[in-house]
Amino acid sequence: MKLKEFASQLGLSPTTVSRALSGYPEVSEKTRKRVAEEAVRLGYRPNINAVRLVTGRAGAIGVIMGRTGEFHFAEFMSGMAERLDGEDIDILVSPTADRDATDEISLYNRLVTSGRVDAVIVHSPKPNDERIALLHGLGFPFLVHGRSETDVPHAWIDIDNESAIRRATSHLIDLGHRRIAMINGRHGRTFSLHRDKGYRDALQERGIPFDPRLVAHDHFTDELGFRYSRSFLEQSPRPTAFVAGSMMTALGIYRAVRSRGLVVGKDVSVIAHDDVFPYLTAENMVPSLSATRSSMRAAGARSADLVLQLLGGRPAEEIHELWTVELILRESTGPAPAEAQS
Amino acid sequence: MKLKEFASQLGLSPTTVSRALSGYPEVSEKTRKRVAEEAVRLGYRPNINAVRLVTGRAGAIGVIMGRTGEFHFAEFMSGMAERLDGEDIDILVSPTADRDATDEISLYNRLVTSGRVDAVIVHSPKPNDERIALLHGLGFPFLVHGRSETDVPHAWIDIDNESAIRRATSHLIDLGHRRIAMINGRHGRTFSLHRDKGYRDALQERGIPFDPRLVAHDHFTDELGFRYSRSFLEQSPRPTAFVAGSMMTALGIYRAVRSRGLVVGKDVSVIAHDDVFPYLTAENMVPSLSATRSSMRAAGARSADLVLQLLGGRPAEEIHELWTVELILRESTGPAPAEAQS
DNA sequence: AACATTTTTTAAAACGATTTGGTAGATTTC
DNA sequence: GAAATCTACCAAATCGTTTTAAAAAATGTT
Repeated sequence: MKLKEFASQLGLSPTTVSRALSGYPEVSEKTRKRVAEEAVRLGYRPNINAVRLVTGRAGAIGVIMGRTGEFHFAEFMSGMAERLDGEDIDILVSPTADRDATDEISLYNRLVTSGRVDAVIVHSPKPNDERIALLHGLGFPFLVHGRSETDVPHAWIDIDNESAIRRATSHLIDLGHRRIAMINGRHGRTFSLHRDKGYRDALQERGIPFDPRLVAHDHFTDELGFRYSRSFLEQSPRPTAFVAGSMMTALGIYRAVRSRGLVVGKDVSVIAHDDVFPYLTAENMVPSLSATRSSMRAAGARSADLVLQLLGGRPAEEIHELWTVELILRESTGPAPAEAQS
Repeated sequence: MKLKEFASQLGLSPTTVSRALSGYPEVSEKTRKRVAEEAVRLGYRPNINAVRLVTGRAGAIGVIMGRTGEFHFAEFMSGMAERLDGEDIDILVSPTADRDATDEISLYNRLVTSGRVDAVIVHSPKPNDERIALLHGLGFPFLVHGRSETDVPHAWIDIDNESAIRRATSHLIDLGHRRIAMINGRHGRTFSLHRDKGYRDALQERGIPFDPRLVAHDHFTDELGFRYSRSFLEQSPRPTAFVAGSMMTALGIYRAVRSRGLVVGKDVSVIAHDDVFPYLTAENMVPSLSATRSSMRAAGARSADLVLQLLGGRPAEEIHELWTVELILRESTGPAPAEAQS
């Protein structure tokens, strides 16, 4: 059913019907109500593409999904969806070639200039991120989930990774640990750098030398968690504690520790970062996992909210949000063992 | 840059330019080439919303995401993205109210009638799924990922859950197990029913009575896996084997078994269904997990492909694809223990 | 060289909404 | 009671493409 047809059935002009439905003031309450009721009854719904063309708004927020199928991603999106429910704005997920950086840039370019979306969310930025430069150059609204160090003013939301990891590491030092391994995220991403900094600062504060042989950077998978921790545990003296970037990594560490006949929480302490997944909870692991915690879903919801504000006209340089991360101590952390020779 | 402007810069009419770019035959090879080159050079790109309005195509496939943030989801979408890369079709993720079934139906209705997408993919259908009835009624293209028992002809892709679980259960029986517990998916979903059937048929084939106290239906989370298996293990005689619906469930079972001082693969055998996640692999669990395996990512890629075929005019009733599931035996399955009293 | 045919190009009509700039008629103001 | 203001509605322009129908140019045929 088209507007014209619908309007004539009501004995009104398309103008009035359009205004009635989009809540303009210049239409009497009586007609507005009638129009609304009839729209439901007759099932009239404006053609979204016509609306988009004429208003110039796309009614969608773009997200670019890497090929690696991050498990965080679904939670983040689910949070976005939660906030966007009822807003008549959807989430457009763009396949990424993911072959190289040039491709990714041209993908952003295409996505933005084609008018498919009103704003995009940039994930896991690097300190000097090309995507941010591009989007800023195009004058396109965007929100960065994470932080970068570029000069261009832009909206961002992030968690305080540095302080979270500093506190986690400090806590382990308080417990007497001196050889603390760190399995961090991918090289070059700002969040990894921030976590590195938190880790190193905590060590330095207490005069513990930094040992590069105790640090790894990679994707968050249980297998890599297992491999790195396994190889760290082969060192002598071996680490007595681990700081891990994700729950999956922690699963790998647990396995590695067990496979060496050691006990988590006694021989080896573990703190991991927990993005709060409904299907895998730190509390229920055995032993329960001490964690730095921040809800990915909440971040997604808030991100959607901030994008809405951005589109509503709030200046980007005003939108900076840094979330504090909880440190929750459970059974996987304990005093350093008296002696720790392998 | 608009078409009109771009065309006049080339000294051509909008018509010719449009045809040249969309590969119509009625334009000389020479002009076509020139147009293509200039388009790149001057950065002309058709306004997608105008194209959509006039062609009536949305250039997007819709997916409705439940609020529960299923971890399978990201993998499936990632697979879709892989296939859709380069097709200029994106994935539209719609937030779902998820409050009740009526809401979900009206959401599908809205999504479809608003012209935002060209087709939708329906996940985890029930035997008599309202969504299928609705979409069929609207004459809208859709692909069901999973199966239903409705009369309406429709396109679907599914894995052979029944046979997979029958084989898994049979194998456990071959190993001498008699009390085999089953932690299945949510009640009412066809895939759960199929798995139930496979399980029961395997038992019946070998004259083992079905015991409802050994079966659970719920979401796939490690916590629920733990709780159900824990309570099953408290029974006397206790089960000596588990068939589980997901990797997360299996993690929970492993924990429960360990927490009872039992050993997976020796005291208790476990087979789970593995959707193949890059971040959590059955092979790397300790002990490595025997699994029925089928790649969710591959399903996503193929689904996108089938939707493309559907949109290309292939009749829906012709698109039925049933994938065989591998059964991969690893260390988590072994002969039933001689005596198994708790 | 004239006509028929094919190839290339174009003007103008969609597509389905929003929005600008009005116009009647009712109400208020002086 | 005329002028000014307000209220409720509407006609027509607009958004940026694709596509239909037709004209112009090029080619082939006799």
